[in-house]
Amino acid sequence: MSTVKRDEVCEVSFINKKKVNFVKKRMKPERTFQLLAETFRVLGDPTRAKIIFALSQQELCVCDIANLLGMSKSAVSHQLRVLRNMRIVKYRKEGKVVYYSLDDDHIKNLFDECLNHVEE
Amino acid sequence: MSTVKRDEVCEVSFINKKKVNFVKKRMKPERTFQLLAETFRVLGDPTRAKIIFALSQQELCVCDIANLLGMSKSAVSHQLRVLRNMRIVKYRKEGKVVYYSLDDDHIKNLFDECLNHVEE
DNA sequence: CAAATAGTTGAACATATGTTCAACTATATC
DNA sequence: GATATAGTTGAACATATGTTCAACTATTTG
Repeated sequence: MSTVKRDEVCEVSFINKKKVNFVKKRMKPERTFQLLAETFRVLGDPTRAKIIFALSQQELCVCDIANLLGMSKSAVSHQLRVLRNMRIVKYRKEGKVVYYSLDDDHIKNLFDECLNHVEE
Repeated sequence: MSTVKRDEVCEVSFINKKKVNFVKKRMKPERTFQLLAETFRVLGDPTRAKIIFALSQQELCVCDIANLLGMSKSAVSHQLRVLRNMRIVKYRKEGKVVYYSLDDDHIKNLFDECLNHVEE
């Protein structure tokens, strides 16, 4: 073996092979962790958190959300697209106006659980 | 008024002032949304999601986590610091070895709820 | 049909974030 | 005390992300 010390995948023998194998067997597939992280990541931005909260209270159009948050319509629209892509919000068109609302109770539950956590 | 069209804070009259005020009254303080987003953001990375899941199954040292995830100790340690700062994991020292475990059931519940969501 | 308005979009920009690398500390062992 | 190992840390780097800006579409109204 070379004498070069490299900080790569813990070349060292396992500290506790049993424990590692125990967890390895229970580990979820890569795809699950990707989805999990993606879901949390979308909620993990203050602007999107505000939008989600606002829509949990009331169906709103883009302009109203922009007013509420003191942001540009463009910025809000970009974020709404992210939420749309993740199926977190849905929308309906009424003339020129596009009304957004939450698509999924699941997300609202998740959101509320975290809200209790940080508000306690 | 100038004729220049600028895409700033929706200068346009409100679409529905009543709705906006309704939500404005119920709106949480800025700080709450910051905390909320910060909490979600920490969970919103695949590496950290894996670490949290692993620690929900078994107390592990840094080297074992690195082995499990196929990552460098350094990368894992950096992420553990993030989780430590958010009080999501705690640790105990035993000689040279540092054992990490989840600090808070609250986070595990949040995590599991999202896991059900993406696994269904 | 022209003007106004709600909303969307892509490019540009600044900032945030995750991993690597190298150097470091602390503990155990020879 | 020298060496090896577990873990941490800061800087550097590449990439991801959020907002702005300007241009665009679509719908309504004069």
